[in-house]
Amino acid sequence: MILIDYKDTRPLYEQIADKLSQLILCGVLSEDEKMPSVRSLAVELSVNPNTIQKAYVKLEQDGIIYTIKGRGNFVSKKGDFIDEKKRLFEMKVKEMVDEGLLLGYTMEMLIMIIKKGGITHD
Amino acid sequence: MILIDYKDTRPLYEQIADKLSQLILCGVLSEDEKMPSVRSLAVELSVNPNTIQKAYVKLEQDGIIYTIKGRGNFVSKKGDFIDEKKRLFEMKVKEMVDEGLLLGYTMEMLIMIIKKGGITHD
Amino acid sequence: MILIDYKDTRPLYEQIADKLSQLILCGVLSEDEKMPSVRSLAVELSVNPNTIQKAYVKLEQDGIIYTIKGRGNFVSKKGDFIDEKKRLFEMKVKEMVDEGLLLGYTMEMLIMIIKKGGITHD
Amino acid sequence: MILIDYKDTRPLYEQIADKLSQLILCGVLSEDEKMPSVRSLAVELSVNPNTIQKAYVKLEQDGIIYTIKGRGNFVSKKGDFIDEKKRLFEMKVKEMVDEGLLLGYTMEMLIMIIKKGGITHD
DNA sequence: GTGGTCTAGACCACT
DNA sequence: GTGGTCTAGACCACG
Repeated sequence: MILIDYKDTRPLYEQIADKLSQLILCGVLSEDEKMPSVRSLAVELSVNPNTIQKAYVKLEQDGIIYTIKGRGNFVSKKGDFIDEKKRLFEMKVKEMVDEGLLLGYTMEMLIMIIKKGGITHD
Repeated sequence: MILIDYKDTRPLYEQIADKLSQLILCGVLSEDEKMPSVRSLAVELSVNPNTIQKAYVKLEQDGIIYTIKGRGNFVSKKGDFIDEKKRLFEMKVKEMVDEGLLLGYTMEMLIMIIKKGGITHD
Repeated sequence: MILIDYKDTRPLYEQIADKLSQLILCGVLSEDEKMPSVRSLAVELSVNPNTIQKAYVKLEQDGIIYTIKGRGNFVSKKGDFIDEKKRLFEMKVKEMVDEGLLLGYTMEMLIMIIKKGGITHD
Repeated sequence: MILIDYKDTRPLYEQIADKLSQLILCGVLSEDEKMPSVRSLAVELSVNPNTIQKAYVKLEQDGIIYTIKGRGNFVSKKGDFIDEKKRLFEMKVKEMVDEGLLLGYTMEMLIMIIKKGGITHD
């Protein structure tokens, strides 16, 4: 379900939160579905439960999941966080376009790259 | 010339290397121009010379500057590193497109965002 | 395990990285085995921990080891770096052959030297 | 005649001494021929005369040239230094063979590489 | 406890 | 004066 890349320099909990976020966005985990428990996921990924806990806290702060004490963590409604995600995404796109122009790409070339890139899946 | 963001969690030397890299790419520092000395830049940014040194080592490893002992650091010819930069950039674009599609954008919408984004300057 | 040659003009960390690289190549340290910790090796060799750290950073950049924060450094899979090593090696051999020819050796003599040389161990 | 590689980390004088040594070995400069004067070579290579001086001192220590005060530097008889050169060369070859075997080459493969390598010229 | 980063201060080689 | 290296000691993030 999730693969940890130990060569990645980012904190583990951030990697895990990102992966979970992706799984939720692409619909593998759907609205109001229960997330795996902190302990079970910790066992599955062979990491410390604290690390999973930290990832869940981050997801909750981002509005992607919500917590019910004694019951577990659940996937939020997409509407609750997707706008924020989109705002951040558009900011990133703008930075990237600037970087591309600095590298000497034209707008047309950037659009070409976009069109090629959209098919990749891993 | 360079502003350090102490809220940024990345290492100082990485921030500094990134900023310098940008200045070189956008032509503020041109080919074979002398970079500020390790010590002068350390004073200017109020950081330890070793931190600047580390940033310069990174830039050298990336082929962006070259070093002459006892004389200083100099900006490399753009041809020497721009291809590698472009390769990395196109990889990043592909990841971003995937993320955008997950967020529910269509190709056409992504291209619209690109077109808007290209004008920003900071 | 490792002897430092203080007559060698190269930086300490480079000597150490080289020696470790050899130990890994010849199988004394095997794939995914844990490297000695930065601090323990620093004590063993009576050098500053930062020097070991620098050696480990170099080995990581060369793809010879990988790092897991908070856990330690581990030997990479040989396939990950052996091809690059071989490319560099063949370049060095070519330079050496040129040098030998300049010194007046014939091809046959070089091959004789090779055959004698292959048995040495230190 | 000589190209300086500023990306080479070795001291300038060592690079220059090496290049001159090569020129002598391959016969471009022949026995008892006068070497270029320190000053003229310094001008030609755009380096400090001290650097050339240091290179000449090294060549003299290695027995490759000899100095006559007030007259200049001259190429030694090959017999005077070639044996030492050969001894050092054979030591380097032995190290290289060991390294090659560690990398998984067989003797036969090393000999093949030798044969391919002998044709290169720069 | 482990690695990652930063600071401070020192000495060396090169120009 | 410039970069390259090393030492010493500190703090932080992660497990």
